[in-house]
Amino acid sequence: MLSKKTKYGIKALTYLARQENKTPVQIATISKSENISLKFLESILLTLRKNDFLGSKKGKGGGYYILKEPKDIQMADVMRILEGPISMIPCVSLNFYEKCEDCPDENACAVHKLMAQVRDSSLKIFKNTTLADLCNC
Amino acid sequence: MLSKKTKYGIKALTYLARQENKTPVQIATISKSENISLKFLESILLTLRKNDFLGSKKGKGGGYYILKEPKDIQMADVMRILEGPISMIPCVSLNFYEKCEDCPDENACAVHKLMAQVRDSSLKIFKNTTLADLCNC
DNA sequence: TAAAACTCTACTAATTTAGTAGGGTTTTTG
DNA sequence: CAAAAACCCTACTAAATTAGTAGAGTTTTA
Repeated sequence: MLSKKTKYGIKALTYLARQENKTPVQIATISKSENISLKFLESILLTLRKNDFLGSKKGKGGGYYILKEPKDIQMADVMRILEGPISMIPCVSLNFYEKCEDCPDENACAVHKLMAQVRDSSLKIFKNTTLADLCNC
Repeated sequence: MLSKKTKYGIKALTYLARQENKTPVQIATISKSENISLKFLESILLTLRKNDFLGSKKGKGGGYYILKEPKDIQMADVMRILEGPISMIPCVSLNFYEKCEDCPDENACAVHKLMAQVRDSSLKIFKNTTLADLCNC
């Protein structure tokens, strides 16, 4: 299941990507427009800023803005920051690998085999889809 | 994240699919072989039996056995019974659809667009992969 | 200099997961 | 026919996660 955190994060990113010449947008504006709890959105934007997706400007007229070009922002990176692993099970994760305690032989495991395929196909989509693809800009 | 329920369910199915001429296997045997809590496995097998993947035989020499041919068991059906929706978000689910309360226009939603693609590719794999593919039999 | 806006920490209610516990009922074999 | 083997079912629970809420700062700029 996709968390609301990720869902809201992607919505906020597309909102900001649609802004002309990177004008800063206040949290409250995005919060109202996208029906997201202000404080929750605040923490999500903070995460995105810390991971260099967004910049922020303080003081009057401040807000958040996109740092990179939308076409250079892969959804795979966004997903990994907000949602965590792309795979459904840690033993097939490329970035968040963990061994299953119950499974003696990974290569013989049916679940591993299946989930590796699913990860490959999902990852392909997340890598090939950029923010520009999602916001039509 | 894949639940342990689904993970264990798939493991049990492959175990049973590997049995010669559908000999019933006791829960305790699978539980030990696959390192699964006996009582938890019991409830999973019960679910699979109620959904016509497995049959059971009571009394001495009884146990669970596969009902259909492994090549006729699509992983998509197994996933939907054990895990629930294949999509990451209810608004793109084919079998468990729910509207997002916060989203005024589904077709304009960036998250919807992205997650529909992911569902398509995952579903394709789950439909094209059968139990026979996973257990090499 | 004060309002606007970001930054950070801590807490919490609800939900889900992964079981555990225990008591049945049914079937089959000796 | 009896008793052991095996399935069937209900209810409870600890731990983790999610989706926030609350509130108190700090920084910036008009």
